[in-house]
Parts: sequence; C-alpha cells; structure tokens
Amino acid sequence: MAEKIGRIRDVAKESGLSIATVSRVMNGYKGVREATREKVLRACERLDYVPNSAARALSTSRTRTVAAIIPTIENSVYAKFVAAIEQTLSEQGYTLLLAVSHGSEAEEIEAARKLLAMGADAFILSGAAHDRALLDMLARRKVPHVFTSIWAGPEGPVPCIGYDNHEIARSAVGYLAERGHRHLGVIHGPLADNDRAVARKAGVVAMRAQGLELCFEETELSVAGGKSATARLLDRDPDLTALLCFSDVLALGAYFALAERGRRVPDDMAVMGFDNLDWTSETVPPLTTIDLPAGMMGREVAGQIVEHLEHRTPLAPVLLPSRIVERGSVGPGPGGIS
Amino acid sequence: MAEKIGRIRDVAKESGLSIATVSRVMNGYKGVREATREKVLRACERLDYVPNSAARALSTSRTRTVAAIIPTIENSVYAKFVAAIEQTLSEQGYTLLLAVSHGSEAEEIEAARKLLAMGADAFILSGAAHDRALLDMLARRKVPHVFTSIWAGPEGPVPCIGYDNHEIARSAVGYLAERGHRHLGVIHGPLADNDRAVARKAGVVAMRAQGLELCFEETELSVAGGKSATARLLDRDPDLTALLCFSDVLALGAYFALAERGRRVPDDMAVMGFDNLDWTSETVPPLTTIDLPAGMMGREVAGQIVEHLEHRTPLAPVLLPSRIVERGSVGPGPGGIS
DNA sequence: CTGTTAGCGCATTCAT
DNA sequence: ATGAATGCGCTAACAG
Repeated sequence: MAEKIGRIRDVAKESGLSIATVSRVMNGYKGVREATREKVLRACERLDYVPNSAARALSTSRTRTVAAIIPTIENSVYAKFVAAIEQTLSEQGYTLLLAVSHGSEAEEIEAARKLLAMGADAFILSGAAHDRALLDMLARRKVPHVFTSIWAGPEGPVPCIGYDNHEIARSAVGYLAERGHRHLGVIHGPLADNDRAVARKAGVVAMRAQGLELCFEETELSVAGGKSATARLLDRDPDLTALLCFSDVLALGAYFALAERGRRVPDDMAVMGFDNLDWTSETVPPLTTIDLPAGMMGREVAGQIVEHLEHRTPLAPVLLPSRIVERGSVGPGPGGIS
Repeated sequence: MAEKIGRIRDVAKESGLSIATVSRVMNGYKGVREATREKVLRACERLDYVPNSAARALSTSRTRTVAAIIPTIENSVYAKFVAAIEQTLSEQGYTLLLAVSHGSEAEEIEAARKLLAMGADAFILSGAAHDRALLDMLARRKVPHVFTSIWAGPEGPVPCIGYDNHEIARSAVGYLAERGHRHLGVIHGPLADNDRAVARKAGVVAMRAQGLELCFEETELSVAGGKSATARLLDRDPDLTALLCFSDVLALGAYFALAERGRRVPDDMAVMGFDNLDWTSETVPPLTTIDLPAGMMGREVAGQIVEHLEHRTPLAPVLLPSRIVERGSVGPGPGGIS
C-alpha cells in the first residue's frame, strides 16, 4: 500500500456502471448479467484494480485471515504443520498470520493480542493449556479457535484437532516392552508450558506398572539436546537397552551420541523416535518412530476453520490417527523374543 | 473479528473526551495533558478497547504488515530465516504475512497478488530472479521490496540483502582443492527458478580451470535426495574423493549413503555442506560447512524494512559475511598436503 | 438486474 | 490542549 491505485469508483466510472455492480462482480454474486460482468472485469483489467482489503474488512468485519501461534518453526514437525496450514488457507483465499511463542505462555498471549488487533478471524493454538486471559480474550470477542497437537476428548468448549499423546507414548513403550526391553531411557523436551510433552511423559509413566525401569532425561529440543541427554543417560545407567525420544530430532542426536561411543543401533541400543519426519526413513539404520500426522492436522484444522468461517459449519473435534512406523532402529530385543 | 467490541467512540464517551483525543493517546502523540491521557487509558482498560486495524489501515493506507515469499519452510535454512524475520517484525509491532512458493515463479506471483491485495506494506523476496509481472506490480504500486539470499552487487533498482553464492561456492571448492581433492562430486537442488543454486553451480564451474574434475548431480532438496544423489555419484564415478553439497540437508543424506556402503567420512570421502544448520556440529564426524547467516539476514532485512517504513530510511544493500566452518568431515586430503 | 446511500472505525484537518 | 467534521474504499440494505 503506497500509491493511489484504482478504486471501486474508478472501475464504476470506467465501465459505466455503479459501484454496487462492481462490488457484486468482485464478490461473485449471482444476479449480474453476463455482459455486465464482462464489462466490469475488463475495466478492472484496464485499471489494474484490486479491492482494498482494509476497506472490505472494515465493512464486513472479516479479514479472511487466520492466526496460528506455534512454539517454534525451526527444527521440527511444526514446519510441516505450518506449511500445510499455509497451503490450505492459501488455496481458499485466506492468509496465514503466523506468530512464534517459543513455548512461553507470556509470549503467546502477547502474540495473540497483536493478532487479535490485526483482526484475525480465527486462531490455531498448540496444545490445550493456555493462559486464562488468552482464552477469555478469545471467548469475549467470540473468535473461533482450535487446539491442536493434542486430544482432550470430544467434549470441552474448544475443539481439539490432534492426537492422543498419552496413548501414543503408552503404545510406544508397549512396543519396546514387547520386544524385551525392560530398562528404558526416555528423552523429552521441556515440560514447562507444554501439555503435549507432559501427556507423553504421563503415558510412559503409566506403563511403569508393567515392571519397567524408566529413566527420564529432559533436554532442549534439538539434535544437540538429544545427543547430550543420551550421553548423560548412558553414563548414569549402563543397563539401558532402549531409548525412547519424544522427537525424531532428539533421536538423531541419540544416533550421534551412540556412534561416538561405538555403540550400534539397534544391536547395542534400540532407538525410537516421534514425529516421522521425512528424513527418518533415510538414517542408518532407518528410524523406527511414531507417525504424527502433522500435514494432515494442518490441512484438517485449516480446512475446518475456513468452512466454519464461510458457512458456519461447526468446528468438530478430530482425533487423528497415528501409528508406529517399524523400521530398523529397534531390533528383535535384548534377550530375543521369548 | 466477530463481536461488536469497544470502539473509539465508546472510549470517548466513557472518558468524557472526544474521539480525536482518544486517537491521539492511542497513537502516542505529544500534545496531550498527562491527566487526560490517564483518563483515556483507564477507559480503554475498562472497555477492553483495541483499535481496529482495518479502520486504521483504511485511514492511513498502511497495514503494519510485511510479506515474505519463500521457496519452502520445511527442512531447511529458511525456517531459521523466517523465524528471525517474524521475531524482528514482531518486536517492532509489525506482522508477518507468509507465503510459500515451492520454488515456482507461478506460485510466487499468485501469492504476491494475494499479499498485495492484503495491503502488505513491503515485500521480502528470495533471490533476484522474478517474473517481470511481479516486479512491475510492486513497482507500479511503489511497494518497497528487497531481494534476499543473494548478492547482485550494490547497484540495481532493488536492494539485495544476502550473500555472494558464486563466491562462496568458489571458496568451498578452493578449500577442497587445497586439501588435494581433484575429483569432486557436487550435489545441488533444483536449478529451475532458483538463481541462488545457479550462482553456486557457476561458482563451482569457474574453478574448473584449476584442473579439477567435476561431477554434478541435481536432486530434490532433502535428505533422501542427498542420499540417492550420493549413491548415483558413487556408482558413476568411483574416483571421487570429495562431495560438495549445496545444503547441509543434502550432506546428511550423503553421510547416510556413505554409511550404508561402509565408507567413512572423511577418510574414504570428504563431505562439505552449506548452511551451517544447528545440528551440523553434532554429526559424527562434525560437518565442515559454509556458514550462511540466515538469522542475521532475517534480522537485517526485517529491521531495514521497518526503519524504511517508519522513517523513510533508504533501503541499503548489504553483503552479509559467510565463512567456512572447519570441522571434521574434510580430512587433510587424499594424497596428504604436498 | 442495477443504482443510491448509509455506515464500518479510525486518523486528521481545521477550529477553538 | 481539546473537539467537530470529513473521508479512507468498500459492502449491504433498500429502491427502482
């Protein structure tokens, strides 16, 4: 926005019609004679006319804009999620307003305030645990919003579109246990302000009853974090036979830590990841991991939001499927399968 | 935007002042008595008032919004770049409008059209080669824009904020040549619609005069791509002693391809990357790569754009520093150093 | 099927 | 230092 560019009344003048008709054409209304529509379109072409979104927003109270606040965009499954959201919104003529919270509730609410002021029509949030003030803000203004990457059941005032972190973690531990692993190292990212990680850890802990020995290690969510956590775990507990990492990125760090110590995967140590990032099928050995449907989640949430905004379709909670992707980083088990 | 929330005239009524005064306070104008300012602020508080951006934009012809169109957000140095842009804009009260072009000029211009209609105050583009129509559009509307990730000299109608891909590639080849490598495999991403990759390849080719044997392999920009390209290269040309990858992601793929064939880095094969992504210091062996200042570039371009928008400071081309980060993936050389 | 007109919420003269 | 009035460009209700 910088130059006085063609306005709707210029197009009206140029086409010899009224601004109402031009508006109708621009918004694809029905009752417009084909010949008139053509005339308008040609005038738009000649004047290089593009409707002004601000004026449109002011008049309709809608910006065709959707805000997403995510913990980070680097180094993780979130990039894929965001890419899917952006593409879906884009295809429907919507624009993504992106903000990064760095996993901090304070930054999140700050970002939300800004995006709300920008007039975002809806919000996509990560997880279900948020500052009361943020949720109040959204509720008071009646701005639709969805929780993602989590599943808190089909009930609740705000729909969740995500997966069941608790259950997934349980099943991962079960998978390892079935293969004879009794002594697990669990590497996870920061638990603070992160209900997804907390749910996963709880899921693991719930399996302790199976007579497993669990060793948790919290670290920064990066390859370096996974590497150092693995090193610490190895020093602390030499009997570990398997490592469960709450992110493929951490698992890659584990690979490198093990390589440095000359320990082979999966013979000397089983490694299991989370996310099923693109490259996990390429590692040596290929990484056994949990497929989290990041792309599907992005498409689903963005698609639902647009539907809701356009046709008032109610937002519906969706539990997305996830599954263990068996590859080569978990062997038949330390004692073989009995 | 959904509910009739407090408007400026409500605040005016509530505070017993005029909307002009409220506006002055909201925009931090000087000539307002401290006592009145307080009164206004309190009224805003009570009514939970937030200025409407659309109305503001309509009235000022500015949206405090900056558009960035990038090839991809997944799996690469762009995530870091975008994160830096987002953070810098955010700190200055601006909002990022993000679009992904998937490296296609067609998608790029489509996205630009949309973002222009959204009223973006400025554009951040990747590379310097763009559809004429896109550049015309921007010029006609006098929307400031910057080319990034590239350096086309300090001249030119559009400022570049980036690095010299040609020179960087040259220096990388020089580095390998100095260590006795005469037979290089070069793995790069798609060249189509990507002047950065083209410049790098040209930089490599320019070194051929040094009596080097060069073997190029184009592939998809992913770990899988790097892996398969390496495999092809190895089959095609068994005498290769070094692999130069135009992205760390490709280099990681090379690592895995070599591991699968039992070839060690750097003894059996030197590997060099591009980008200096966070995890490259953690691989085994740590990856020797080129540090591309993605974060710095994001901060610089976003910072300059905001300065330009706020104070008309001219946009200035900047050649960002890059350097070879020596780590363990390039040994002393196949024949030792003579 | 098309035209006229009244706001949408705010910034911004111009008065006072 | 503060207030009243105008217009930004568009949509939508109403009129014809």
